[in-house]
Amino acid sequence: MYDAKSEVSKLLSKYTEGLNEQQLYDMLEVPPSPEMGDLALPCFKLSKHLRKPPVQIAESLAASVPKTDFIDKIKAVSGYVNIFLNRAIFIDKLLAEILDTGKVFGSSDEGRGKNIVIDFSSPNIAKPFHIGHLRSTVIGNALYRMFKFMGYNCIGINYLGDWGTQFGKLIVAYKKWGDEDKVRKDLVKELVSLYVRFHEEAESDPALEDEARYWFAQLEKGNEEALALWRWFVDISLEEYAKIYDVLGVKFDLFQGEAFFNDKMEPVVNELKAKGLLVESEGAMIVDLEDEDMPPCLILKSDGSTLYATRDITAAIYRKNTFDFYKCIYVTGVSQSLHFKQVFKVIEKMGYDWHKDLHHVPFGTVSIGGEKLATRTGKVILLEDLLTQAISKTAAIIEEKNPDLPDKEEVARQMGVGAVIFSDLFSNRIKDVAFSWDEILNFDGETGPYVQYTHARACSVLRKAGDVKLNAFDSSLLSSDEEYSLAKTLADFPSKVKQALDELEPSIITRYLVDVAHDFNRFYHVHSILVEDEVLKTSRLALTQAAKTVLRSGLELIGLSAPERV
RNA sequence: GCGCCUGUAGCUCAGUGGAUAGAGCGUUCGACUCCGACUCGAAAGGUCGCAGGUUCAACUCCUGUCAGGCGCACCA
Repeated sequence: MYDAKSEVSKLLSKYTEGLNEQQLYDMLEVPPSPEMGDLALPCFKLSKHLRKPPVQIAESLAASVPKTDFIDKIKAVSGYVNIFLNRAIFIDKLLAEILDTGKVFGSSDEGRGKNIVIDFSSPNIAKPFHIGHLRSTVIGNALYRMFKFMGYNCIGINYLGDWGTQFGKLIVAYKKWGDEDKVRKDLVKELVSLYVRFHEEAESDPALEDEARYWFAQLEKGNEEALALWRWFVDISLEEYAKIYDVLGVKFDLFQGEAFFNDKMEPVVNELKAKGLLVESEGAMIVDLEDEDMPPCLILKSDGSTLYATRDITAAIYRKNTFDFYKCIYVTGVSQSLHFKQVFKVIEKMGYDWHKDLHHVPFGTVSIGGEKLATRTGKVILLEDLLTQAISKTAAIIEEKNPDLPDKEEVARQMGVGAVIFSDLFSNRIKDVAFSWDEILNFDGETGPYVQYTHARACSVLRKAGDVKLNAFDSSLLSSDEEYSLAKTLADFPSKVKQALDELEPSIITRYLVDVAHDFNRFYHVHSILVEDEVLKTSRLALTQAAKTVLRSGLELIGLSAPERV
């Protein structure tokens, strides 16, 4: 691919003593404003070695470097060497590449033969899927698609919360007050109300807690009645989650919950013991991490039963053995940061050098009205309700603006869901979010529908143009500020994808898409595309096609659909 | 108490040690006989939490401090 920066650093290296190409490449930066040029070399650092003031260095450099075909102008400005690229050549190479590579523009095969395990979404069985679970789902899904784009083989795992004492409670509640038909009809909603009723009744009747413990113990022992009910609860929940994942367009390669590891933890505990890491403390078995300035990692409760960390360590080892991952990524709330630090450290202490391939990808907390979400207090917004609202709002807009649109329902779903996902992936993931209906259902400005609309508009122009041989474009006709600015933004796509993956930060793509959409809309507004002049029309169509390609790829990377008509 | 994270425009947020700190929303003003106006342009709006320090250069790095969030032993 054409990289103007490396061309420029190659050229400059011939005129700068003691600086090689790579050093220059790293020093080159993009000026704050396009009138200053396309690339700039700050000369302040060179001042010491060359024993000359930066202003002088810049000036002599600007004077000595000859103009080449790909550079239009070199100007020294207060210590910077500002470089203006030849617009036609830049656009020519860029468009040729995008038209040629199409939807694989920006992708690579750097991940060939490498497995990435991504643990995401992971809701708790028999609990409603609320907006708190959305973030893990949507961030994990975006990372999955981004890694895949770079040629990695991804294994998306839904690590369901499908085990624990709450199942004892649920079994008791169902046996006492449950009604099979009701559960079949209302699914998780009914399970939740059984769960809530259990807590209400347990306040006046503490014996219920004992019963729940009894039934969970039965479950762990493999009692058939208990197991059958548990399986049923899991199936009901999965059925309901499947609908949500379907609406969101999210897929998993594996549903492998906590229960899967029940019979796999004992060998790991023994291994910890054998490696001398397990010590007794206050009745429990722990791995001491004081030398790492961390609280201890609890492995076994005083009654001998296992904990969260036990299961996660076991799961990590299992995944390494099964998938031999290049990276294993956990997408969970920031509140679990310490937990993962401890788990990773224990794995390091066990002598596994792949501990460095484990990555926790934390995200900020969702609150509503200043309070944290909580199923028990009813402080939740069900994802189903949110998606329904977003979709019906989009449907209403389509009905008003474009009632003849074919496939209206599907487009409404794509854009409504798109708005929700986009807004979740817009800020840096570490930021806390205060949920607001107004904000999430506002489709103006930097939103998913804005980008989707822009993409559809590009599609519309191309459709209207009919059959045009885009390769016959003439880049010298695309030298206006709007066209050049759009081209430069499009050229950034590959490096943005790379950066987003380096930082495991999908929001880099999300915000980049807004830039592309904005640049395209400005170009579209200032210049007519479907003009009489055939060559000019072809050239602008080629640029439109390039923008469409990047918008579509970017939208798909963050898990949005890119409908051709909206 | 200790640890981690976050403090940038009225609000929501960007911002690789470099030039005049940028978007969107909201406000005000403007642009449709036109390829889709869910669009585009402009104005107003900032002691980058505060105080030191490092540097030719700090929103960015370091130290301290204040405010908020999240953790810190038998929940996950």
